[in-house]
Amino acid sequence: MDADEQGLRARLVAAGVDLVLREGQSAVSLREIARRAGVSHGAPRRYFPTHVDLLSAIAREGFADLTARVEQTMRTVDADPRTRLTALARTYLDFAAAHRGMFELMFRHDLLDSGRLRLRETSLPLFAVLADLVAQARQPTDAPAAVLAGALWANLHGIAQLWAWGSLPLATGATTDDAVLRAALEAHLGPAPT
Amino acid sequence: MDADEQGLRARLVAAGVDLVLREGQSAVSLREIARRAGVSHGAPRRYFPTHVDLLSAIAREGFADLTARVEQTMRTVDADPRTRLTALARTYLDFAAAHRGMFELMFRHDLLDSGRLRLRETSLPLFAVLADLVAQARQPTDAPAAVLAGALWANLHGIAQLWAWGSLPLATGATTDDAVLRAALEAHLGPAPT
DNA sequence: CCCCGGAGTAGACAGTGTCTACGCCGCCTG
DNA sequence: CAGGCGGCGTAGACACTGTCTACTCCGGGG
Repeated sequence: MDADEQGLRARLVAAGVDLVLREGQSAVSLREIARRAGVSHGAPRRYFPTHVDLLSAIAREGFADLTARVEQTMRTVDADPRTRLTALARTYLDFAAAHRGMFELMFRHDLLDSGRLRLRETSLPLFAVLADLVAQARQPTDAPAAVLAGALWANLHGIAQLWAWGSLPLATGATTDDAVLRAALEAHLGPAPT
Repeated sequence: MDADEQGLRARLVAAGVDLVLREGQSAVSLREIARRAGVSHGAPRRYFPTHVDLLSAIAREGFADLTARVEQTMRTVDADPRTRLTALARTYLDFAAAHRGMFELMFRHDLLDSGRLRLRETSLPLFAVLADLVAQARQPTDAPAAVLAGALWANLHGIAQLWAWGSLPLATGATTDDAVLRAALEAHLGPAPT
């Protein structure tokens, strides 16, 4: 274990990430991560003056993870914009499904809007990748690229959210989010190329 | 005030709804609503054995409210399916924006999944209205009605979520969700009729 | 008449975030 | 080399929360 080698702050965040992934946001308390890191309950305060600061740091990690996965996908799938966009979408949905607790935390703005961390801006590079692909795949008759990209992102996000909540399966009777995703992509980008 | 006339349970829920609307989900504690109802801290337990039960009851109220608004809209706007669908979408987004705290609570499945209340099923009638309109407005070449409706709902929901979070304004540079909503509707339902 | 059960009270307990006062130890300065 | 000083972590306190349990009160049925 080189965990002992890292600074306390990193160990605390790591413990927090672990907890979020395993048991969800509500399990992450300052005192619990202190316990897991083997320090006193007051120690985290040096790095995270408030609970929100801790959660923000954890969410930051989540965004970094998601960003890395998307970049990995973009490196792997080297094809036409439409295909790349589909791969990006799958990566997004898979991340949401596989790391439900983290995904939820990442978009709990009521917990995270600690202005100094500018967490919102953290998701912008991600959006830029999507916007870029959309601009390439877009039909001339479509809405402006930024708007189209925003609508598509919202659709992705909604699918992830409602699917995780179990509402989409209930409503559509589907057992996979695949059909809904395909429908969304075709809606926003036109029929899939053969 | 006929609030005193109502049973304690109703008064507690009312206080909770008020709190959620005013200060958000995190402000709703069993002890606080007891205080507001002028009873001892243990009294709510008779009706809400657990915190989750209370939040579920409040969310139920939220779904009832949203459903009522949608029905009101459907009663008011008596036009072609596409127009009605647009009005429904606006009602959904306006509700989310105007009652942010409640909207958030309604979809915090981690807080609500008290199985006995079958809260998920509460949103099904709402979806049925949307699905019905989609079935009417759908083009023959589109995806199956249930899938199309699911995708459209997800898009609405995502717009509401990301807009409330401030991400969409940041990403698209827009000051209203209107452009994104229009883009989404056109994407899923084809170009708007003149 | 009595008692019994629902409804609300009151006290306790563990857990939490936050604040404060305090030790420790290494480094920089004189 | 001596001294102090500042970052880092400890420990105790406080107010607050959810939850549990023992109790009181009171009205209606045997």
